Amino acid sequence: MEIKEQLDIIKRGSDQLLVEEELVKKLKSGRPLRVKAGFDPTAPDLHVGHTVLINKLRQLQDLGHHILFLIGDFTGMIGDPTGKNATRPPLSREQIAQNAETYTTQVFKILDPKKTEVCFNSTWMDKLSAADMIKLAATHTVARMLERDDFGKRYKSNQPIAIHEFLYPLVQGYDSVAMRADMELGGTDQKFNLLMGRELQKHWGQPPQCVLTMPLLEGLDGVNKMSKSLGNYIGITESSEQIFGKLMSISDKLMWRYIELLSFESLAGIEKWKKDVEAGRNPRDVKVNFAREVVARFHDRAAADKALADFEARFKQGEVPDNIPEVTLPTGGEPILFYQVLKQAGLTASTSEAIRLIEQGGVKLNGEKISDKALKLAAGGPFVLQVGKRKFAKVLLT
RNA sequence: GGAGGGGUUCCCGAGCGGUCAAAGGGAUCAGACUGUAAAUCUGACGGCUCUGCCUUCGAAGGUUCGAAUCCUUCCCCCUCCA
Repeated sequence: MEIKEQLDIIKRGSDQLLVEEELVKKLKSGRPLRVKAGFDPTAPDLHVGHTVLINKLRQLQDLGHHILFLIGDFTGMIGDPTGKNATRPPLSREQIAQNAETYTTQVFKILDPKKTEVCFNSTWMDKLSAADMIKLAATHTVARMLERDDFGKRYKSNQPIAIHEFLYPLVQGYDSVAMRADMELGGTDQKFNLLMGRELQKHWGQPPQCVLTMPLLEGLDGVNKMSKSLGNYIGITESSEQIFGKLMSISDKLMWRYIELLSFESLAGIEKWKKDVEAGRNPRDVKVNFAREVVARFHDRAAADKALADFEARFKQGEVPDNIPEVTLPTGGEPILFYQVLKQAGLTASTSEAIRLIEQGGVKLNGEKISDKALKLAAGGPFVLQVGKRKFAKVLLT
């Protein structure tokens, strides 16, 4: 394939490519490039935000390059301070190993396992002595570290920065040295860390890696980046109904951003959708198509169609979805208070919340709105409980 | 090491002896409206065996009839000086 074509594929949807001329030179050599991408093993569940980057890795893989999938088990013990205003609690080795396992099984839904090398940075970091660590730390100054946006912000706003947090970018950069990376991918927020790799490689006499940053996908709230800890994410292992539903709940404005970063539709195709909506087509229809595409990717076509059918049934006709969790609760022979059932079925976090929701008319029993908070249920069932629009449970009282 | 400022409910932030489960905003949740959208409006927003009771204002003690508010010690954060 022509260099130009390769470059176009590599750059599509990306944020920045540094430094393009260097990459061209590397591509011209014709050898498979060693492409590094690092993942923090703190979050065991991948969400669709991660897939923006993983899809890009897949494309590089298809172009014949060698993917080095780095699991930051060592850095995970530091905790990446990016975007955090507080120090993260360190993880234990066991937790990290477990998370890493979950990670790879999920990633191979997209990447070809045969063409992917999974690495752990503890492999080389564990061998580094304290003296080596100091040498590594000596390569950069505090002022340089404070150039990183979030460090700078925290410093200015009198937020604490622990010393070890400064080590994170250094270790990540050193990984590139140890892995002899030709190129590293990361989110735009990783730019500082990615560039650190270049500098350290130069320091160690290696040609510096190229850096490709990918845009960060906003979470369902449309404000913060998608992240598990903020609870605004769509996990790729979630059920087809959940993925579909969550995608449908995003705003019309945000929808385009999601489509841009997640859809495999051609740019021309997306442009046409936009024109259609401008011409009066209901944005909902575009969203439905897009949601089906994504569900089909992580499940299959049939699941996508079913998710759509369920969705329509539930929200157009107000029906109860098919697969709702079933719970069996013991009554001890006595009728139990309805709000207790709500709590015990896991639909509300506390009995106070259950009572509140009943008072506010947000609770249904077998499709009937319940307003009597003193209602008791005798053994029997199954009772279909609904809280709000999307929480359901089928309860059997024994 | 010295001087000063500060730690309040998920977050920001007011309160500075009783009327404080603690103003206001954000986030969240429910209802109305809808396209399970957004925006908007309404309500809720520590827990419980719920017209009452219990636990919360960095931690532990103390003063008081009564403390988030006063005192003591400790822990932590920030600023300036060394």
